[in-house]
Amino acid sequence: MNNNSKSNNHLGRILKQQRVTIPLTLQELAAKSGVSPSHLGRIERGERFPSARILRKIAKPLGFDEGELFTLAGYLPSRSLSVSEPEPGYSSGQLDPYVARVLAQEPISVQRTVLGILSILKSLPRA
Amino acid sequence: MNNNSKSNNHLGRILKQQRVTIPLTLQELAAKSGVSPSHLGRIERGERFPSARILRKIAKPLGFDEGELFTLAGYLPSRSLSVSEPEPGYSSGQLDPYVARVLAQEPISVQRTVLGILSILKSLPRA
DNA sequence: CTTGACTTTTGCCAATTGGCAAATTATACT
DNA sequence: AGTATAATTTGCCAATTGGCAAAAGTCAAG
Repeated sequence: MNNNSKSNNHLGRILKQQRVTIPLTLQELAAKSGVSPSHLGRIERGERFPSARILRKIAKPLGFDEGELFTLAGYLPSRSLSVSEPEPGYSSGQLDPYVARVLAQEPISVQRTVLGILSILKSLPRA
Repeated sequence: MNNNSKSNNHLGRILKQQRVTIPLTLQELAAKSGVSPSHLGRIERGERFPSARILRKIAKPLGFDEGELFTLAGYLPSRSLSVSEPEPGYSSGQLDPYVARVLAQEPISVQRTVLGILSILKSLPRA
């Protein structure tokens, strides 16, 4: 019902995605992180924005590096790089093999971070 | 009267030290950072604890690296930058299927740009 | 000493965060 | 079906953040 819940919410989706992938319930994550399940739920659906203190608490239980989450939350910059999008979004549907090969050499947490950065860059009108 | 102001306040002292060294007045720093001078003053004397958003705003005008300030504030443990060698750093050699799926929906030029971003992040100094 | 300009601090306030407990919704188990 | 159990969401609330404007403190020049 509420207004700006879904919009502009990357972080929540990423957090939830990671939580259900592990998998954990909100209560379990709450137990591991020391953050109340209600608060976690609201963060995931974008009704609350997590403070740095909270982000830090949930990083490890979710398997994130702390700096990663800070970047995803927009607390740390995903350095001033412009993803130029010259030809508007026609997607090949294919993953470039070179890209796949290089990415596969990174830990999965890094792979996911890259994804998070990409989604942020795509959503930013201007930075 | 005011109790826990000075004690346990490293951050405030560091911030003030840096500000007066530059030198800047609270108002000037306020103008440059977009944070009110009263709030800045309270942060310096430990009456308020800066949120990540505020920390980010004052980092540049004070000549701090953002991650540095986060570390000083206790938001990050000791070293900050997100990407490389977080933990049992062995690369899986596998590309996370979720990552692959999302990336494959991007134009190949964007996929390659992502790789470029990753390589830049990995080349950044790690402390 | 007094004025005037500047800097810092304080008083108050709206907005937000985050927790607890109750209510609701989903998931099993007979 | 119904009922117990687990999971999520909601209602309410204390505590904190951060801004604005007024008060207090500082300091140089006349």
